[in-house]
Amino acid sequence: MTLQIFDTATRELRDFEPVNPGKVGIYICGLTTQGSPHIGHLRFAVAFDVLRNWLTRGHGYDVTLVRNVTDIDDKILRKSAEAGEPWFAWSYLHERETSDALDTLGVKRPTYEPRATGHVTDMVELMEMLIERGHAYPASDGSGDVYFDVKSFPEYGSLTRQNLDDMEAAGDADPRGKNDPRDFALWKGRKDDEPASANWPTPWGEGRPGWHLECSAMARRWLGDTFDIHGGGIDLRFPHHENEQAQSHAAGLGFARYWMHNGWVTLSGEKMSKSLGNTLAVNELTKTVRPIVVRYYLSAVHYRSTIEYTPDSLAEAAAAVERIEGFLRRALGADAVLTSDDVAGVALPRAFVEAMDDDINVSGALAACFDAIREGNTAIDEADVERVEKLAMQVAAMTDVLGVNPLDPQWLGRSAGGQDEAMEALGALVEALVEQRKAARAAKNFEAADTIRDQLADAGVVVEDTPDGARWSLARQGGKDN
RNA sequence: GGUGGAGUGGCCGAGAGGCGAGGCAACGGCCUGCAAAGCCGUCUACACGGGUUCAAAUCCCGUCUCCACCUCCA
Repeated sequence: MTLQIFDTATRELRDFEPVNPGKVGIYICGLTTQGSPHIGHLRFAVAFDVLRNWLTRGHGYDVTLVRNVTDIDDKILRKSAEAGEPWFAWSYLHERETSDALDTLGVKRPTYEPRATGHVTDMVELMEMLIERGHAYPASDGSGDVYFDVKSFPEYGSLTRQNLDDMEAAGDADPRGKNDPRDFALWKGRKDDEPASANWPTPWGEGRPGWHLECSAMARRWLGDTFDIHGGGIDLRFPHHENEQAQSHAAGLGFARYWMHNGWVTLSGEKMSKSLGNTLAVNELTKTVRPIVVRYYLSAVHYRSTIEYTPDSLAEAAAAVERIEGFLRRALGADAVLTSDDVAGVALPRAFVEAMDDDINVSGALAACFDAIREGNTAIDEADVERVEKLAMQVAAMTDVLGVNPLDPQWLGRSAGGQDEAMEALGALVEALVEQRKAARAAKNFEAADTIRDQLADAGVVVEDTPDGARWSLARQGGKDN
C-alpha cells in the first residue's frame, strides 16, 4: 500500500516516497509564543500528530518530527513590553502553556523543538550564502536589515502560484532600505526602542531574526538540506512558506519535498482569532469538556477541511467518544483481553488502511472504526469472545492512530489533585446504594429500585443494568450546556 | 485586482460517472420489570441554470453564495 499525500505545492495527490528509505523527516511551523493558545492554534499539532502516528504505525517509518518555536518577533516584543515583562520570560511562559495544552490533547512531543533564538549562527550562515549568490543584500540605509531580493529569484512565487506583478503593493509601508517593496526581511537591524537582550551580532550589524529565515535555518540543521514534509496552517503558505522556500532554494538547498497545510477552526464561519475576541483557550475548554472529547473533535475532520466550532459539535464528539468507550468497556466486561503488544501488532482493517493512505482520510477511517464497533457489539451479544477480542484490538489500534483511544493511559491518569480520594469516597457511597437497589430488585420492589436510580441520576451518576449486574458511571459532560 | 478552498439529507461529514460511508438527532421494532446500553429498521441528500452520457452529487459551460491568503495570524 502506498501512502498518498496532497502536496499543496503541486496541488495534487502524490505517492509518498521518503528521501531516505524507512525514515521520514517532518518540519512543522509551530507557534509564535506571543499569547495563550486556543483550540484553533493547536489544530495543526493534532493534524500532524495523526500523520506522524500513521507514518509510524501504518508504514513503520522512523519519523523525526521537528516543530519549531518562534520565540522572538514583533508581537512578542510589543506585548511583553506592554505587560512590563522581559520578552524572553513572556515567550517562555507561553511556550510552556502551549506544551501543557498539547499534552492535555494527547499530542505526542516532537522529536525536537528548536527555538529561533538558538539558531542565529545558522541564520547568519544562510544569509552569507544568499548574499554571495546575489539573492540577498544588506539594507542600503545602514539600518542593519538584510533583505531577500525577490526579483533576483525567478522561482519566487512558485509555491503559491503568485505572480510578482499581481501582488498587492506590500502594505508594510516601511521600505526603509529595500530595493523593491516586495523584498522581505531576513534579518532585522537593531531598533533603539527594543531591549538590548533582543539583539545578536552579525557581520551586518546587531539585530534579530526575521520570521521566515528561522525555519529555513532550523529545518536545515535538524533535518538536512533536503527533507520530506513541511507542514503548517494554510495561512502560512504566503508569505511565510513561500519565503522559506525561496530562501532555501536560492541558497541551493533542496528543502521540503512535500508541503501539507491544514485548515482552520472557525467560529460563526470566520477564522478564530484574538482580534475578533472569539478565543477558546484549551485550559478553559477542558474545564467543562473532557480532553479526549476535544481531541476527537479536532481529529475527526480531514486536516484540510475547516472545522466549524459550535457547542453542538463538541456534544457530537462527546457522543462519538462515548460510543467507542461503550464498546471497549463492554468488550472488557465480556472477558476480552487486550494487551498493548496485541494492539500494536493487530492487523488493521483494510478499509481503515485505505482511508488513511488516501491523504489521511480520517472520516473514512472513522467509518471503518465504527463498523468494527457495531460488529463487535454484535459479537458481544453473541458471546463470541474470540471475535470480540479481535475487534476490540482493532478498535483500540485504530483509535490509537487518531489519538482517541479511551484505553490510552493518556486519558485515564489525568485526574486533578484530590480527585482520586473524592472518587473513592463517592464510589463507596454509590456502591452502597447500588447494593440497596439490587436487593430491592431481587424482592421485585421496582418502585424502590427506580427511586434509588433516579436519586443517583439526579446526582449525576448513571446506573445501567447488564447481564453481570449493575454498572455505574459518572454522567458525561460535553452536552449542549457546554 | 491576483491566488487558493468550499457549498451533500434535521445537523456534522466522507465520496467523486452506475452500486444508499460513518457519526449525531428523531421515529419504529427487538432486548429490559421499566430504563440505559446494544442490535435491526425508517427519514433516499448533493447551491442554481444549462449541457455531455444509456446513466451525473461526481464530467463540461455559465451563474450565485461563503471562506482564506496577498498585513510576522495555526
